[in-house]
Amino acid sequence: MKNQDVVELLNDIADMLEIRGESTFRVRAYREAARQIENLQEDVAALATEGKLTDIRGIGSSIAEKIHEFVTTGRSEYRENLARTLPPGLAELLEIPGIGSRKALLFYEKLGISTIDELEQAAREHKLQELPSIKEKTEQNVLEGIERLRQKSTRMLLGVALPAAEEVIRMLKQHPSVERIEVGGSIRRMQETIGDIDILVASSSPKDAINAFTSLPIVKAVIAKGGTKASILTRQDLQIDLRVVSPEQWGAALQYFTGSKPHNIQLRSIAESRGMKINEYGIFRIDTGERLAGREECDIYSTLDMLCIPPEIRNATGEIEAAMKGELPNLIDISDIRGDLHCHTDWSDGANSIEAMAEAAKARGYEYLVISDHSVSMGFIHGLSTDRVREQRAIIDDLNKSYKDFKLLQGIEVNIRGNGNLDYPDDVLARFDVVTASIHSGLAQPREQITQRMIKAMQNPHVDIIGHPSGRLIGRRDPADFDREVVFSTAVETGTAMEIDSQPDRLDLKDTDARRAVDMGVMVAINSDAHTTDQLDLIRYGIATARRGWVEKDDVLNALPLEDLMARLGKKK
DNA sequence: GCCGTTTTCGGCCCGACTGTTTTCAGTCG
Repeated sequence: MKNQDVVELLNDIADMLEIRGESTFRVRAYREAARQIENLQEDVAALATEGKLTDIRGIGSSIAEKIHEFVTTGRSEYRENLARTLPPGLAELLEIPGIGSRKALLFYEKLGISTIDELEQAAREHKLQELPSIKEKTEQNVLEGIERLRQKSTRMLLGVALPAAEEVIRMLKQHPSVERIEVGGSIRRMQETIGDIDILVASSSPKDAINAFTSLPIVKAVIAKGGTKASILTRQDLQIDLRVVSPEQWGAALQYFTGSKPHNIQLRSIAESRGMKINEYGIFRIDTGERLAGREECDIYSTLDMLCIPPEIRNATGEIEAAMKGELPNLIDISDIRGDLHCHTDWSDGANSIEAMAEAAKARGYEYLVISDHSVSMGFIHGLSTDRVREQRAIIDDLNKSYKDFKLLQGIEVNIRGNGNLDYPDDVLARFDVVTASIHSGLAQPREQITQRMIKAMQNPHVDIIGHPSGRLIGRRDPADFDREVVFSTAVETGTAMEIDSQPDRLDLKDTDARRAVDMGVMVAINSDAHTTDQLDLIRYGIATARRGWVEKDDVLNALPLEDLMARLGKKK
């Protein structure tokens, strides 16, 4: 039983309660409980056994009981009973933009509609117009909503959304009506996947700014357009939302527009308990209506006597409490990074030469770069034979003679085989400056087996780092089910670092795992895993993931200067 | 359904846009 199973249970129940038109607060309670468990560091089944579920904020006796039943029996009578009162699939109607619980229930009760296909057919046959308060426009919107849902299908990777947003910002910035502009929403929080692209503009002539936005050359359709906000669909079918505020409201709007939603809810509750009110226009005293702040974002936080919270950690998982105590983490910054410990060259599956990668690293101000091509069992991508390891070493040594204030290190991304053995004998591993051990196959092994496999690799005295530990590919391949507790504590014992791989479809360790790891004292290595010179820049996504995981400079192996790094790597052996 | 430096009952973040309504409900973020 995984935490994620319980999250699904609670969200399922919330969906069904919502459709049945139950109190929104009851629905919200289930969703909040699901969210808390999603962010939970511990194993929810263990907490249930110990009777500690109600220690979790947002979980009271009623939800605790349902979770307990579910983790002990694998079933939930409550969910099954609810499901019996509703046709399966009705919840999918809620996925359609513009359809909420009221309309879904209306369609089901009056027309017997319970699937998206049935709804589409009814709309095409104009049957929806027979309902009260539904006219032609709504019917059209239903069809368009279904169309949009089908095109959207999956969330996009941050690595796709962020460059797209930056492109729009580049174009809009040139317009005279645009005074300040920044990306907001989940992109500003650097969440690993993104639904919509949110952009905020400060302008004294909002109409002009909105018109500039809706007439950008990339616009395929205008979804909504008002005096202060608009939504467009781009030619690539990305939805982009723009909000325009006056320059005096910039800070409050940026705060509001960045979210996350639970973070803002918590913040507003705190404001209310102090006789203040926050909205996107500022922070106000409730009694007099006096505006206390709003021009700059951090002023909102300081008005509430807390430190300014970095966007990446605005998730209502303890950051507000920390900010009130003045104890926010000093998050790792990209400028703290001294070098990259994981990249590939044309010696295995990379595109560029060792020298080109070194030049690119130098151009980025790095002190060192670790060349870590694939090992011998990755034959299909030219994994290095023992002979080629020796040849590569000679080339690296030679190049180093010409560098000043920069050092090229020879590493390896050694494959962890199915039984936990590594691809080279110890005497070969001993020749590398840095050894990263990674699992590339057998990711679906049972928990016990894959955990033992990782432990065995970490116990090898030459292994410095475990590469992309879970092996997940976002949206394409599930993470390995290794025991986080056991693996992270073994990492501490053996002095092995865990990688945060920066490839946008990996981001592995993920944010919550990274937070748990550094909490337990694990060092992390934030690496690009670049296969081209340009990809060295992907490290910004790994940095973002680390920041979301509350990782500080002292937790990061490659924030160390070269000398300290080498001393640290030498210590394990 | 949860929760409590006013509270064990009565609240629960807040505002814009849309469509269908002459004053508001539904939906979204």
